[in-house]
Amino acid sequence: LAVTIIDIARDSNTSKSTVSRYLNGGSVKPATAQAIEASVKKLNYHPNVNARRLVTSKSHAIGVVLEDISNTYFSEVLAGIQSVVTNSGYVCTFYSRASNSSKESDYLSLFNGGHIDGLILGTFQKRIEQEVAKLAKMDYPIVLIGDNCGNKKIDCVDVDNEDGTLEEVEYLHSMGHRRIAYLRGPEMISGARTRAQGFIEGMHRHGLKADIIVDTEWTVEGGYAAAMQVLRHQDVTAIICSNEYCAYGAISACQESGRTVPDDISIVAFDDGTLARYSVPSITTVKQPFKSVGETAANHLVNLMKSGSQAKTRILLQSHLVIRSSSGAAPAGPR
Amino acid sequence: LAVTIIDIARDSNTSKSTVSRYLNGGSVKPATAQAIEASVKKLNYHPNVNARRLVTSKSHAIGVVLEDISNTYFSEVLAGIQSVVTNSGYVCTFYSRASNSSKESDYLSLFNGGHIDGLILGTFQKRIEQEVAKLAKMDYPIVLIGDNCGNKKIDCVDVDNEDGTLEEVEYLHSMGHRRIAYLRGPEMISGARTRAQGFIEGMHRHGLKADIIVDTEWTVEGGYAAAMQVLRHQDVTAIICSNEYCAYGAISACQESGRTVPDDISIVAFDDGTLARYSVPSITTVKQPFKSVGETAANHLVNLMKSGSQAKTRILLQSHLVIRSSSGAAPAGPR
DNA sequence: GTGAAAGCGCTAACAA
DNA sequence: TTGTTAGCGCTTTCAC
Repeated sequence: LAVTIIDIARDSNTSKSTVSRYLNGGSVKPATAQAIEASVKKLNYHPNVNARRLVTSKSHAIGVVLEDISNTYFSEVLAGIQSVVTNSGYVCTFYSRASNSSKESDYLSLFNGGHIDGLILGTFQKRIEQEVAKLAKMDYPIVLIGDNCGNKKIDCVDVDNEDGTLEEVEYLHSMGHRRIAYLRGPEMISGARTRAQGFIEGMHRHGLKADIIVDTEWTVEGGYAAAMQVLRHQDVTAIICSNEYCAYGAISACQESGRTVPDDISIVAFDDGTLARYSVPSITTVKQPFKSVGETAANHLVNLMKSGSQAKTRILLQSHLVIRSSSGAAPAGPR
Repeated sequence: LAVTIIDIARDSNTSKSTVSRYLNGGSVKPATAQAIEASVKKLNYHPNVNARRLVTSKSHAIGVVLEDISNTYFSEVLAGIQSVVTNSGYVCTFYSRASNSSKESDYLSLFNGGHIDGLILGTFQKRIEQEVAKLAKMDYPIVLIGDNCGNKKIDCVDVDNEDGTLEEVEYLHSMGHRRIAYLRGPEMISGARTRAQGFIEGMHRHGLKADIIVDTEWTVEGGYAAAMQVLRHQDVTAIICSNEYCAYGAISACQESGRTVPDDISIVAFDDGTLARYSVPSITTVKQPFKSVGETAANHLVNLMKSGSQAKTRILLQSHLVIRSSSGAAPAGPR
């Protein structure tokens, strides 16, 4: 039924292998090339990828496993991966982790049956050292997004959470803020700890005490409750929220306790800004380069698949402070 | 290097074909079964998908082509597709249309090389009749998401945009609103027209004039400008925005022209509500069932691939009005 | 219930 | 430069 390389060979008066060679960019006589080209068009020939995959033992497919695909962050990451991978002649097979409570190492088996040539594992959850070790062990082409537990034997791409928060502190300091509180995110999210470190580091650089740190879930309600606690400190003029959602809660808390944002209290958050841009007030955020994370991971993976094992790196991508209307100069005068 | 079916046969003292039969659920003697099972475990055998694909001419992969993957809507759709497809033993290969300005019919060629067994084409843009006809012509397993240009020869899943808007009108009417304006979306988006029809239909049902309809882009700026025009009608008490972003603009416009939302003007929008929930005020929206769209499309495709050609259907999924704080009762008394 | 043999469509030696 | 040949790992008749 399907037209094969043999049909082309017959139609163009050559052999299977010549056709194959031509199709794969080998050198053939111009005349033969034209004849083959003509037959391909005429018979509407399309190479069978699966035969090709079988004989070359390369699937030209990469697997992508992301925590939760309906999340905006991940969809941007996926978009980044997709564009790079396509340009390198790979297809992108998607495996969701949402349903089953599978471990990331379960996906290693995809390398066996010829399913994939490379794998991108993406989560912003904290990883387990053992799991990461398992992933690193076989030395397959794998790139991690997010946490790598400090494992030097596996490639990893992440957002520079510490530096992003550092930038927030710098900004607020430059605006005259001295008493800055921090809403720290859940321990299970790998970035939450790093962000908090950035806060502490930033405060110390300016000789300020990083003593108002309240833990919170990354939810509106959590942010509200945490901010309420923070606001008991009458001298606080700025709150750094480790996440966008809890920033909404923090704003509500400010409003309810009679503080104006940004006149009395400046609020800054950390995230992608899809929401932050449109809220009232719009929220100053550190925008994470999610698409770039995907692109970088994919580029790295493609190199890995081409050149085999390489020195492993951990790439930290710069995020960017976007100043909006939830933050401003510290209120003047003695408090 | 890789362990094959032959290794298993040798190790379990049977033949290639018996192993294959067992692996595919054929009947073998219990003893043989156990022996094979043991060898599989022992040698860590994984069937080679590509050999299997070659010989069965089935890839067990479906292609997914979505307009813009970084868009929240599509990522939910993809999540829906993914979950269904995985449970049916397929993998989901993703092809983005973002980069190249390719036509949807270009992806038909994926059916030739054994790349995919089925295809989901998703866009909320208006489609071209000719293109849809091309897609329908070959009778491949294809499911469209969005517009189908009224073509009865291809399966299609869409959100019931008309009914959703109808529901908005019903709601506003029940809250006492009589002069309701409509911000109509861009002509190129297939849902925009259908939503507008819902508005007109809804107004007519109550004997109301659907005479304040302003066209707008689905942007904050567009919504602002359009709402400003609408607000020249002093008696308008509610604005239906065909999209979430332009609702933000409309709210700004209201505030700037001294109207309070929702006391003076009720605002309702159409979309997924990720943003709407967190804005101040939170926005009443018709929430589209994007995940469900994906699931439905995938289920349909799986059936199509199993049973071959079937009667074609167009499935319209119900959306749902979520009442939030941007809307309320019409202002009392004469205006 | 089982095994031998043929072949899916292709690539990759190798010899010509 | 080209054609012959031998597989890649698997499924699937078809005899036994």
